[in-house]
Amino acid sequence: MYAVKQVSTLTGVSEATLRVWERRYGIVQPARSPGGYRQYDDDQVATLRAMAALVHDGVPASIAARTLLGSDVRPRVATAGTDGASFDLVSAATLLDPGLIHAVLADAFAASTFDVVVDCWLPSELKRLGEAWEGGSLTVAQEHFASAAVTRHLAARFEDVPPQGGAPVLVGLPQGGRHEVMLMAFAACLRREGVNAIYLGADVPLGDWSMVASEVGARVAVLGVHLDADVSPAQAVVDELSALRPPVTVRVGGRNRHLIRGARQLEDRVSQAAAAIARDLRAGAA
Amino acid sequence: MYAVKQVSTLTGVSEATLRVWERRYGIVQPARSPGGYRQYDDDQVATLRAMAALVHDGVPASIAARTLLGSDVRPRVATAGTDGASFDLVSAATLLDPGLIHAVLADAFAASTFDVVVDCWLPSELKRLGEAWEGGSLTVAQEHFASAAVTRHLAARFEDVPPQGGAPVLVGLPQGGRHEVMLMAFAACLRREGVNAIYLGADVPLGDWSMVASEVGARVAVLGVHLDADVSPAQAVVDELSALRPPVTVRVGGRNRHLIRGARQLEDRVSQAAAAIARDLRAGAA
DNA sequence: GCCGTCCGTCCAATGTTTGTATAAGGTTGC
DNA sequence: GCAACCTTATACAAACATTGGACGGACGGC
Repeated sequence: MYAVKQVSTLTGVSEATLRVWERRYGIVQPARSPGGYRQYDDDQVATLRAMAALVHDGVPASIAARTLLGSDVRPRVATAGTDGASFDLVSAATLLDPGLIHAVLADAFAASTFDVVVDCWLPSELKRLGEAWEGGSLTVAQEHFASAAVTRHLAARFEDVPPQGGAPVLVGLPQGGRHEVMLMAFAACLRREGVNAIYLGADVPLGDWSMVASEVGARVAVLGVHLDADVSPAQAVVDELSALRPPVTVRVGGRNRHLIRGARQLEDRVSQAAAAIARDLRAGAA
Repeated sequence: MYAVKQVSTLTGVSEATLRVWERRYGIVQPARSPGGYRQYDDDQVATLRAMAALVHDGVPASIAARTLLGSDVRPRVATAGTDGASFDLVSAATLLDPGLIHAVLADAFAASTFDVVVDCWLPSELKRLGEAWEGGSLTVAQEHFASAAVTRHLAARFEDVPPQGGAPVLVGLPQGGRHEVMLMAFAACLRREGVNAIYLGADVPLGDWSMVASEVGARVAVLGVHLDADVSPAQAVVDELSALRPPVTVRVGGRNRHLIRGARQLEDRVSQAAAAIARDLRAGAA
């Protein structure tokens, strides 16, 4: 339990603003002490953090609030029919139900904006999926089923946006890399930002990066570094691309991105990272 | 939901122009806040981006608007090569041009029916792609780029069809299997036939097949057997599934399908194979 | 050159949204 | 009792949007 002043420190939002967000948008409804003091719990602090992040990015407060309330960071899916339980990716994976997973994804994307789904909902669901797999409650096939469905959905979103010209940006995983889901999400964000993203996918051999970069005249490449095994091949890619003349700027994302030297680390949130790249490209082009 | 300022940043179109496009051409009609502020959704932003791209390429705004409004959501991609040359997958892969490959695929699917594209055009293009790769005129990255784009396109087609109930059919590659393109094409055909296809994707471990089959009560599984290395894991899957009670009928497709024992071989052409399965299921259910 | 059309920008008056400031008073814990 | 903390309610200003008309550069036909 946190008092308003602590929450203000924790979130970087002034106390007055916290109160006004509550009154105007109902973003959280903290419990009250006997004397009427607000008492926030951890979930509410997390929601307020998300709200603060959105507002910081220029989303109007009213819309940010509606987005967060609508998605609830875990969309309650009232799937027609069944027992009214709240379904999520893990449930859909367990049941191997194409209709259900389709509904879960459609609802998640309908309840909120693309950016919020990709930044908030998707990572948390993938994390739960990974935990369920590690915990043995999900088979590889079930995990495949779910991540293939998510990737397909994202691919469809990627394809929805007609590719545009402009400075090309390579997107891929280093040799040996798998786990394409967030990479696809990132590519979709990039293309939605109007960036000419060239999606190379998983497991791109070392030598190909520089060959492709010079072929299309790319000056920027984005590399996903997720597993420990990805670090060394990724470092090799960075070294190779940096040695080119003119050099190719490499940006790295993923859990292990901080282990890579000579490349700029991407922002935590996918949409932020994509927006930053788009901004830099526009600035560079201007 | 996006406010006008965000949309302006997102699309690179000034706020005044966004309003004037709306007023003069009705290109989008955003919802309004209680106070009358515009609130754009994702689709509208996508439309505006397409509009901006067209205008940027020199299309007069009035025409661009009519094109976008008239043709539903089919912005015609300004193909780089307007010289009338017939482009193909290999050229698009060589150039690593997202716009071109998008156009190639859109043209292919527009020029004839889905079945014809998947049965005739796609295999021959993939064959040419493979030959170019083996001949060294295409790098792995270029091959990835093209097959990822095709897979995405097919995935979007798969997602277009809402999944239906009915007897489930498992679709996947055995342990170690890659090359998902034709598998995805097959899954898309199946779903278009109204079959409840459960797409497991590549590299599904041996033990998972029977686990998944009993989980969802599948009586039919489709297995792709492409490479020589896939034969032995595929045979193991067939043996395992056949041993279940009740047994799961396995159908095998792909270049090396004739090396598998105890499973029915699928027809040569993907659409034929999918139609046959759909027919059998209907007959079995009826 | 002249005219008409197209299209992005600018303007001004008005209204909305949002964070902050203020006043008056209650709660908490030492 | 007292200082620090919190409450509600009202007020306010800066930032943001709205409408509709007017303006001027670009382009094409005559």
